[in-house]
Amino acid sequence: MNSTDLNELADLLKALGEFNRLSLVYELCQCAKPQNAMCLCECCSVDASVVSRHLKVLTQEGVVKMEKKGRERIYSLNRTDVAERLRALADRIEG
Amino acid sequence: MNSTDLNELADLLKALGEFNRLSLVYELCQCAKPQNAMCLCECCSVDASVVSRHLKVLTQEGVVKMEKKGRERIYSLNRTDVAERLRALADRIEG
DNA sequence: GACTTATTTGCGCATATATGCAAATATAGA
DNA sequence: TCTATATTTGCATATATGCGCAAATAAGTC
Repeated sequence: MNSTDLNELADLLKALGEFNRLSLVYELCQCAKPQNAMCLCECCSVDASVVSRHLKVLTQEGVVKMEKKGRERIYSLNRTDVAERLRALADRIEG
Repeated sequence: MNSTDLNELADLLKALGEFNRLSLVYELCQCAKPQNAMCLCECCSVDASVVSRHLKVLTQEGVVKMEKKGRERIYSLNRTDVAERLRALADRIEG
């Protein structure tokens, strides 16, 4: 694995490795339907602006995808994609 | 999943989500035998003290285990343990 | 004991990151 | 157009983190 790939993987893990962001991911795990940011706000007790920024990080790292719907932004997990990347690391570590 | 478990998982991901620490993990992946810290130093171009601290973090998070051997510290991956934790997250995300 | 090697720890520093608040932007609806 | 709601952005701030260097500690060897 080259340095760039390693860096991207580290960025993914870093994105997931923050309590409130991981809380958002778990919240989205339990949602059958995509959720808007205000709804997601409720799972972590921080300002809406903070949630907005966390969701931006998760989007940039490909953890979630976002769709505009009127004045709302609807978020959902990139389930298989993230799961695959984590399993690839697990496989590598298990050797 | 309760708040404590979520916190522990976040800490694991945070430990893995730093470039030099992830480099150390990948280096250990490729080693059939456990390695001492000085040997691991070579894979990331930072001071020995920095590697020492990174290995301490990885040890605390259960990613690696350490054995004293004379004046050396021998490190090896907790392969199955880490792999299991990552797969559990992957499973949860995939839903 | 003196010396060498391996590792850790204290310290200072620079940068990154998480946060809240207020203001700005966007859009739906009256 | 005016208003309400959803979200983002600018700013300030506090804290965390990664780093190097030098000194301290630990343990093997002469």
